[in-house]
Amino acid sequence: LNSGEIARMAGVSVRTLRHYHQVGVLPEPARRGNGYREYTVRDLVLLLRVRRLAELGIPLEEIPPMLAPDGAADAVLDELDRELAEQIERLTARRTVIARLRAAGASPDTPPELAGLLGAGAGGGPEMRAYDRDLTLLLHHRLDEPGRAALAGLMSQVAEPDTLAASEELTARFAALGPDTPAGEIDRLAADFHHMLGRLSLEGFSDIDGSTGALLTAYQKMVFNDAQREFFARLIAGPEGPRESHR
Amino acid sequence: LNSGEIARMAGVSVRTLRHYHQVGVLPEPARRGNGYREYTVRDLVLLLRVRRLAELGIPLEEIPPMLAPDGAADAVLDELDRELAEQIERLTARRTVIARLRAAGASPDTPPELAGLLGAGAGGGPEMRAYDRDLTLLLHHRLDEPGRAALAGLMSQVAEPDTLAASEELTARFAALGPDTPAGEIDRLAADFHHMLGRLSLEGFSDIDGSTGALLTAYQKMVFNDAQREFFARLIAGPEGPRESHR
DNA sequence: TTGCTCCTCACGTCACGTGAGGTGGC
DNA sequence: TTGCTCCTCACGTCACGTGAGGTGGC
Repeated sequence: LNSGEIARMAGVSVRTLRHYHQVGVLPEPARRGNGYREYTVRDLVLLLRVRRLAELGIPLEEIPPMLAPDGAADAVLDELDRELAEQIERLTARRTVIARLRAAGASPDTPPELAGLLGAGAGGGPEMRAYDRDLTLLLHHRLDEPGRAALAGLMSQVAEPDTLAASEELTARFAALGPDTPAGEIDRLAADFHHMLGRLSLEGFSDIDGSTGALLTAYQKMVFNDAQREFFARLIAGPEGPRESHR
Repeated sequence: LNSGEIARMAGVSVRTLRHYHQVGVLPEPARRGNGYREYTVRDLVLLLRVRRLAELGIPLEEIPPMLAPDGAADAVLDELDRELAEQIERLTARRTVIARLRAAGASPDTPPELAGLLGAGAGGGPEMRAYDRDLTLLLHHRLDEPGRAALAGLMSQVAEPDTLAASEELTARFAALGPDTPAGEIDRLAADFHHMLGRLSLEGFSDIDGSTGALLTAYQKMVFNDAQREFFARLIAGPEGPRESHR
């Protein structure tokens, strides 16, 4: 049997044969005068046995011991079955995430717990603004489980129809802040924003730690303009804070 | 943010960061005076988004287009979901095969259709002889579906209690054939074997083609001794064949 | 002379892990 | 001076696929 013949019979490529020789799962056969390899039926049988194990997903180097008469095949199969079960679980979990994201129409990098809240058409208008998405992602990543639940709760509150309109209006006004913002608008926006926050339940959000806060602040410093940062300052100072006009 | 800091925050290794720079999913940040990379919160956000997609199983080079504002994320997710479903099917099929092999106690290189027939304790005694296993494997591999069904049918006939005892006795006598075999034993064994074959239904086995027959013959030439090959000759010649003693 | 098969290197794949060897920072 | 972090190569992983370049066989 030539290389090509045995390969065709076993349904593998000639390169696969060579690889099996290299790693030692199949012995090098004798050569003919012209250097051609000459395989026997025994090689074919061995190749078929090797292939069957390889197709089960057994690593090549574990195959020779398994084919030996005293091979501890059971232990390997046990282990393999556990790994397969694990892999299937992981893949199934991925499909679940994908299904949730698609159902919500959310972008695929959305945390699945927030899909449906960050999705197109949910809170934030037809397309969420990039900084809102980023800040939410960042916050979500830093929170622990109860904190994430609180975040999801907050977002679903904002997504409610009556709150949604108000939120979108405030968001649009915030986005419009800039060098040309009329005097007084920052104060009014801060007051209106404060008013809306008062109508929301903010349970579970007192525990944002210092480093997380620093991250959020650093982000805001990078992406917001002077007026927008001024707005945050007013918001934090509270409705009783100083009222001097921006710029 | 230093390399180590951003890596720790995102739950990846520093090497992963470097790799992401190399393949371009994460831009190289600015350097400090000492050559250290200085990451920003924006890099962290991007890294978190990349990680989320990578964990879904999306290849790194497909990630940047997906994160772009106009990214055709849906098509990629569709494709990915199909691949995941396919993979899960394949893995599940493997587990099914493993379960069948284990239930039968068969060696892991057994064709699953024959598990339970080639298993320990089934036809062939506590441990099937290597050449019987090899010949069965070879034949099974060369047969088409109906042929395989016929083979399985034949093996289950042999595995029936009444036939099993007779089969094991004949098999043992065959294995014992050799230079020291007493005169007449080959003839008697061929006759007894022929008798047993007559009691079995051999439907579907007329269609063994020439090349398959050649393979089986070649195998037999390699592993059987003179007396055993003589036995096959007598068997094929039929009960009316010439009766000259071996050697 | 023309296809076909065979041969031997040897690089590429994918997402990093793992040293190797050397230099700032506290 | 001692750890710790950072840096840049560069090889290894797993099971082969895919040329590159050359030689027998009909």
